[in-house]
Amino acid sequence: MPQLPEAETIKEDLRELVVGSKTLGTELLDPALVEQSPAEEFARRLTDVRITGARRRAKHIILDLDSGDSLDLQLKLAGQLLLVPPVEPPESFVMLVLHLDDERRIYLRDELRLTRARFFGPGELEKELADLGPDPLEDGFTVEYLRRSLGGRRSRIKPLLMEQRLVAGIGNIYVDEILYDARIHPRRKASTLSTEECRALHAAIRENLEAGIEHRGTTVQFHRDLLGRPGEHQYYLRVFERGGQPCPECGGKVAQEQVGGRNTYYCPDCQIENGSWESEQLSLM
DNA sequence: CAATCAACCTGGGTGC
DNA sequence: TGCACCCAGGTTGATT
Repeated sequence: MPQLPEAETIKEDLRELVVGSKTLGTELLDPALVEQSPAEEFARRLTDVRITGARRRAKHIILDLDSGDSLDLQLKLAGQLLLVPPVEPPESFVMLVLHLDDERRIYLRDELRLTRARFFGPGELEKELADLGPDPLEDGFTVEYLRRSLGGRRSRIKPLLMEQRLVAGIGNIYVDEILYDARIHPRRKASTLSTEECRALHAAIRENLEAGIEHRGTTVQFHRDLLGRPGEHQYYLRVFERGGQPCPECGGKVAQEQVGGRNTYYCPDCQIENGSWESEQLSLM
């Protein structure tokens, strides 16, 4: 579930409400959370440590501890972090309970049990995340970077934008909204985008992700903030999950098709499938 | 390099 | 009411 804006929302909540707290202990209720690594060691590294920071890298949420360890969380489709006051009844699908020294608890909950958590020592995390492309909201993500990355690529633009190695943090919801804004067809070959279209795409990426953050994430089904509240950005979506409904721009019907094996929504009238012959072609540059 | 597919999981929805 | 099937915002690895 969490794409960049959802992870950002949760990370900011962690900074506000949890960073600075100390852990008393931890209950690993679902060993699948830590994959192959030993449950005892995981619990030990998460016990009696102070949480000194919360970071986001792409869709990853990272907790820094005063032990020097960093805990990397990949919430994938359905993971939630919930700060629960002491008297709340336990919830189902809780994979991990983290007890804080002020009697608060953090539940890591995932109805699909796909969330994974890993510990990294000093310096190890950077190596682990080295394959991720630039964060689209950071300075390194420029129009020029996007133009160079797309030039020569014959893939369809939608699956490319979801490749975390190219640009990190965009998922299936936001990519459809981004391409709608940039008026580019999801099946368009990346190398046929004009410089002008790259500029529009770059702007659309930033605008959509920033709007998602502004609205505290998109809750189609699973996303909640640290206090369990849904986001609001779903009310601002114009094509995603709106197949058959009118395009806000032209009134035509929003189409729903599979692209790269993913549900894809777009406006066939507004979004151009073929690069026009007169436009400057990236492949020739 | 590009595209497809299966796995990982479960709940909810649909259709018979 | 029951049941078989299909689907899901993500990621990874295998295959063609």
